[in-house]
Amino acid sequence: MESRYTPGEIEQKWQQVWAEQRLDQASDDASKPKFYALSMFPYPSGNLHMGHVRNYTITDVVARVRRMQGYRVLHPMGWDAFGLPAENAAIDRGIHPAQWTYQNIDQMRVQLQELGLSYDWEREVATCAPDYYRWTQWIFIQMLQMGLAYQKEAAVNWDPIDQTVLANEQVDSEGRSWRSGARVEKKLLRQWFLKITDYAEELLQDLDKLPGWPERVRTMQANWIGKSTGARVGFTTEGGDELPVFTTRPDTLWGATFMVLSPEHPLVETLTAPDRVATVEDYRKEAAAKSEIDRTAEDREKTGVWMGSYAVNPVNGAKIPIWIADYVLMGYGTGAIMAVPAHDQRDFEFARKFGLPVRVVVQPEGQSIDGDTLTEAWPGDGVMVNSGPLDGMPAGKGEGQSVAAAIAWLEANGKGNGEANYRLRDWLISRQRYWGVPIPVVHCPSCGIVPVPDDQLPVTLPEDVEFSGRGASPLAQLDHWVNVPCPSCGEPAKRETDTMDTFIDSSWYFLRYSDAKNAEEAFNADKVNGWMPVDQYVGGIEHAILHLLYSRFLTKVLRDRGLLNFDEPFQRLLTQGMVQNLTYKNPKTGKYVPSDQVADPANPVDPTTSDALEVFYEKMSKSKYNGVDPKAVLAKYGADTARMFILFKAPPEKDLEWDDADVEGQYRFLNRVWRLVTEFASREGADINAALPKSLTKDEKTLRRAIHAAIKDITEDIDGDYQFNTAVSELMKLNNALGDAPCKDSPVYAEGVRALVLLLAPFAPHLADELWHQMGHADSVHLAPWPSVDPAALVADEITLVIQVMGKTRGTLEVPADSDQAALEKLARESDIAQKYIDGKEIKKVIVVPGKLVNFVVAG
RNA sequence: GGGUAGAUGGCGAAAUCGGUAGACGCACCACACUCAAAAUGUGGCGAUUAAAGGUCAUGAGGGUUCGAGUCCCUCUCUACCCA
Repeated sequence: MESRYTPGEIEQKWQQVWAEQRLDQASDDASKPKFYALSMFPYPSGNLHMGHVRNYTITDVVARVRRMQGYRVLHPMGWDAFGLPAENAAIDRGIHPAQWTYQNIDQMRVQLQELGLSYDWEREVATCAPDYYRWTQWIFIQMLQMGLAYQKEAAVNWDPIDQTVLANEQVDSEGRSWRSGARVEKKLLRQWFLKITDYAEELLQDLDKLPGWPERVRTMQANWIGKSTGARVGFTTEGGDELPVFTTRPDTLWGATFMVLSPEHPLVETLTAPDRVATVEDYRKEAAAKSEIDRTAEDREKTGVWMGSYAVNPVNGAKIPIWIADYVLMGYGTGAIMAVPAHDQRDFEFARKFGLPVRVVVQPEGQSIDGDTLTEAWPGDGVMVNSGPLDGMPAGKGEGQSVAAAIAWLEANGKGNGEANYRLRDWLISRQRYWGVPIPVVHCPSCGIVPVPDDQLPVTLPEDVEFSGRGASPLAQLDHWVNVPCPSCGEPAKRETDTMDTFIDSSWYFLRYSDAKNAEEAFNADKVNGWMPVDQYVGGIEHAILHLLYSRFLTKVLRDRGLLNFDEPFQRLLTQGMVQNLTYKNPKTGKYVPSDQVADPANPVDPTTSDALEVFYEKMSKSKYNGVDPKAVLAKYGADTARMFILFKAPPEKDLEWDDADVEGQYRFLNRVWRLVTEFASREGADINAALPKSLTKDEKTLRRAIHAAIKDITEDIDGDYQFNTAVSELMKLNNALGDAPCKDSPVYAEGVRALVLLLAPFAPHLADELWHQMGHADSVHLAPWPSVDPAALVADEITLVIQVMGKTRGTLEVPADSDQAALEKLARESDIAQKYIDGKEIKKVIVVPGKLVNFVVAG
């Protein structure tokens, strides 16, 4: 009787069975090695998109294979549930953010379950739940006590659309907010910061401990930390004020001909001569209106004004003028620079524009440059000149070169010292919004900043909040919430009304999974040390800096607090590629056109303007009308097909182009597997566990070799670099080999069907379990051990010998596998192929590669 | 400008201690089954040559080697990150 593959029924049935049997619960059985598989948890927008499906499928395959390989696996899921969209929904639609968020979570949990992902749902966390953010607050207080959380007044990035401040990491290179896309403004505000800069060096050094991370993510983090080494040099003003600078080229100090301060520098007022006050003030106002990007653009015309005062160059006592200019930023180094126009292009342009002297201190080899005639700065190497003790030295950063010598001289003479400077800034975590973790401190007029005591945590979000629209933080407007007695002295005090950046929530969630229901602690030390670090982390490249850097930072902080014993949270990292789809765009109007409005895909035109459309693959997104809804795909083909397609279509780290025809192809493949296995299982007298006979026929040997080659290759594809695309193609080959096998009654065939279903289990878990049961097994296929390779089965009696003449392949020959070099050469020489090509020619040399080929080198 | 990754049929991609380039799949073509279609099955499918047999072919150009997609040099282009 023929049965049809009905994914809808099968998938629902097995999902239910697995849940009832609690198959995916992480076990604490210490006799098994642990494996922690983790996907980056989603923001609960309410709808799963294809990027999620790809991300979670990859991790799920890893988790399932490791389980079958005998590991105890932790594979949890949760929700990065605080954030602005919930608050905006409240403003737009009058739903409370909590209600909106929990509705979305319920909706998305169902969608995840429909994908057959093997999560331990008993460890689910939501960062917006008080029993989670209680510990986020507790961690904040630890940091406050460690001196790593502090408040300061600073010029910060203000997002005028979202009405909140942002961290540097959350502003892109064009000065736009990562979320709203608005141009950020600079505002002077009192804000909370975390001292990530204390960990800059370790965060940089420990990148070397992460060989399992993609090189590019490590370089991106290293770039972001941006270490530069040089020296701090003690310039002073004529009036005796100290004016230190940081420079990466202290060897060029003798060539400094002026100084430049950032317009925001605290000494600007002191150093401005009375007759220059108006000019300097005007300039400062102008600079304040410009963005950092504009100010530091290299091709921009330099601007600046002289302050009417002078500094003293500590190395030679020279009196040099002090200017202010907007290309110097307060946020980098000391906010003041020494200008060496001969050897720095920006200083050079500035000097030429304002007629300042240019003094050469590095002579390039074989040239003689002169400050008066130079047309651009010489930043390269050469020989030091006009530089007192450095004269004659080779210029450069190497050992025994000018930079090291200059630092040694500065230190010996008390004029400065070697120093490293980092681009990384402290992490600004204040947000003037409601839907986030309240910063658990109270401001008391007499006690100052008082952390909320442990037994009063969590500081919960009040529910009676008006979401009238954008403006000040809703929390600041709630008098009854804000006004509290000081926990320390009991006098009237005020709560902090800022909430935390949601990136803090997601910087420790992977720790909480190890002990998700603990009501006494953030996590038990033994449990967290037992499960961590995450063995395989999977997520998008967009988190290469933000989330991954913050998580590494928090891990190190908690380690230093004695709460855990490892340095790095994520052992291996896989950054999966984007899911792209065909996108239609009108090049004239710049508008995207939905694919269902394109009548003829071969000749796409805009339905309204009839312009020819541009066609290309781009990341799926709503605004480009090129998204494919996972729900529709699941309804039509089932989760197993969707999983197979996503795994097969491209290697995990590469971008994946959606293609309905290829989805169809995977569906056909699963149908072929279905037919092959059900035909076998329903066959009269089929014995799925028949013992292999002592000796095998040639056909049986060939089939068995194919079976064990598949086991070997698939295992290697997964244990190595997660080459799921080739693993799936090996599954197809095995299925083809079984289908073509002439010996379907053989125990070898039974062995092959068994292997096929086992190997398929991590990829198409529902189908595999259904077939496994149809084959007569009582237990789930997911509890069965991963098949092992029989090396004897891989040994072939005959091999294909390639015969080459002058390196060109001329044919092949079947030869006994155990032939030695001499025998191979003899067989090759005597072959028709060789006869034909070397007939009469002199053989100069014969190259024999055992097991592979024979190559004849002939004369002429 | 610097860094990282990459460029292979009509398409997605395989293959790198140098050893039969294009596995596996999609699309396409032919055939079988069918009244017909779908589904399914069988075969074909880099270019060129009427074909056997050749020749050419892994972004471009050079080199090393018996032999190069793979190693070395120069260049072009694409993506991402940083400036």
